[in-house]
Amino acid sequence: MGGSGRVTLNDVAAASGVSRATVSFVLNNAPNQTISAATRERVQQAASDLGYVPHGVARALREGASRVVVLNIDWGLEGNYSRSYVRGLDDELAAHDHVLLVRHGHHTPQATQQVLDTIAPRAVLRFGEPYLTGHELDDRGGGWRDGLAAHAALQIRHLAEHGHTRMALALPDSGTPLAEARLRFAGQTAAALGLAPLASFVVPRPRSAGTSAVREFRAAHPGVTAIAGFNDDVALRTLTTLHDLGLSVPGDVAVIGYDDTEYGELVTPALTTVHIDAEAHGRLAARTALGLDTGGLVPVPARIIVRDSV
Amino acid sequence: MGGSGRVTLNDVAAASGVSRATVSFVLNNAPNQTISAATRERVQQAASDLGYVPHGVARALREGASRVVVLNIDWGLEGNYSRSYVRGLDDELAAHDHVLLVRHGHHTPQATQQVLDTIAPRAVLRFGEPYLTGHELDDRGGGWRDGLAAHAALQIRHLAEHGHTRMALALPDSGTPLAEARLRFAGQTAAALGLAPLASFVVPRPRSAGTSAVREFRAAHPGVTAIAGFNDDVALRTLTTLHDLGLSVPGDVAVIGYDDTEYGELVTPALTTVHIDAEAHGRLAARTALGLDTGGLVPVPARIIVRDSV
DNA sequence: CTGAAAGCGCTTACAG
DNA sequence: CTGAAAGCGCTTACAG
Repeated sequence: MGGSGRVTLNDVAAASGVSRATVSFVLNNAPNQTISAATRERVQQAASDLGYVPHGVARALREGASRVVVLNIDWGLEGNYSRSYVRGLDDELAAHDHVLLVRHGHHTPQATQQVLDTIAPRAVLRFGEPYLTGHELDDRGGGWRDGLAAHAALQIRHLAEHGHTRMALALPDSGTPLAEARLRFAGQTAAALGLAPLASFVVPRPRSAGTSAVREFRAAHPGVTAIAGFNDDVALRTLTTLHDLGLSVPGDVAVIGYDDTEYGELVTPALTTVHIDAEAHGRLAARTALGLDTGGLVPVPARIIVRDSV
Repeated sequence: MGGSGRVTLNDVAAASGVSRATVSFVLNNAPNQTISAATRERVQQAASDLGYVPHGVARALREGASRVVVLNIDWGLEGNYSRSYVRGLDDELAAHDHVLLVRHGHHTPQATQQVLDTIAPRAVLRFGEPYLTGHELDDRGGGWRDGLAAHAALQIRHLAEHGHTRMALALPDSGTPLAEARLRFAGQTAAALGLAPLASFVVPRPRSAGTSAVREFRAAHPGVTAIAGFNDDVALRTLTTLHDLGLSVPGDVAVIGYDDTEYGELVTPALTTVHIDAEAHGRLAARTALGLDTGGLVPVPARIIVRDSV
């Protein structure tokens, strides 16, 4: 062993009496190589005896990419979607001997380039991108089976099943590209169900501004009896403003959330919401990034968490 | 330039008519090297003309570590502490030409070893560790100036200033090593202020279990008039249980949160809480990881966000 | 069936 | 003041 700490291929080669190349072939199960069983055995034994583990940086230099996948995510890991997605991504990557590393915050293209230049990751993923387009799961058209469209529809349908015919989508004030898609899918669902055209409004911060916005919206759309939140945060803020306006939920107006955060259970009335298990989405993203087969991945369908706000 | 995309040191050397070594010296401002101003100029011009950017993987192989710092963090980025900490860490690292990458979830030592072997990061940090010990900022003894102890004390003091003399600390059910420290610091503060010994209890999930726990605690400690939450989540859950028990806040009992999440504003009564700006802690962690001077970092003191629950 | 050699892109003693 | 050379640890054509 080379004096310092690290056990290298050289050490394994020396210990097993073969060349570095042979060790590499054995350890990587190189195809088209016919190495005697005895030699393989000897090499593997030596490697494990010495506790050899390949140096990823050297390998990355040679192969052109490290066994790392980087995930860019704007900020927190609020709802169940992002948490389960990250979990699935992480697990699947680990199963294929790769490591997931995430970057938080808004990043410039230069910053992303810096990451590329610094560690040459196998891939850099942008959170939510496939979900938005719905192209994943071989389910074109916005993911009407297991994607955004399906989940948007589930939310609207739950309201319809409770007798509501006039609804609105409550949006966050930070404009997100997802808002437009959600509005479209929810609107299509309402149309398909023969409901009134879907309205929408923004719930700004802070609390007082949200209250004004909701008051104005109610005045302009007195017929609306149910509000679908773009996410649980908006739904929770809507619940708050309704409370401040002296309205009762679900008596005066029903509210449903989206993407199940842990705070939904804590308010009164507790928030009914859409629970999305995105672990399969995460695994799929992992396999796609690695250029692997994506078949046989069965996503768990989204479901409604029934509480008291609808 | 080498045919494919990447511009290497070789290309810059060729373009400026010097050796690779010279280019490296110029670009890294190598000390003890006296290279003519004209040559430096020529090299720098060529580098920028070609858009040369050093290949981090090669550099990492050579230097033994990549310009990456990995942060392990159990799960989300809930409160203001973790968000501001990550922001400060990220910014400071970027200022020193390093990249922050985070890993979420619980990780085994082997998994961490894999990260080390894969990208040879300059350092791997465990979120919250310095905060817990309070060793940062040269402020021993649990961080009574800008650390955990100071923040624990601030919370208790706020309650005391509102006339409360019997208090309890509400804890999460997931045991955290921080709980013990918080309890100790808060208890010491109560003692120093001449208050009754600090009680404590756990607020389990789900909502109904929390309610039972709080009911029992109230029965056992009828004199307690104020509850300090271990974090905003616990405080919010306490608020909920109090509501379910038909108690009014702050009339019957006051509640104060810790580490300002965005949901505190949304409940009724809105949650008074401790706001911790940990950007300086993040910057400090960055400088420490890089072996840099840590002087001159002035943390913003924590402060109380006064709302309606105390 | 196995080994010697080249090369991924960089930095840094070591010579001149 | 500047260049030739070695080497970080690995993989993979290419010879035997």
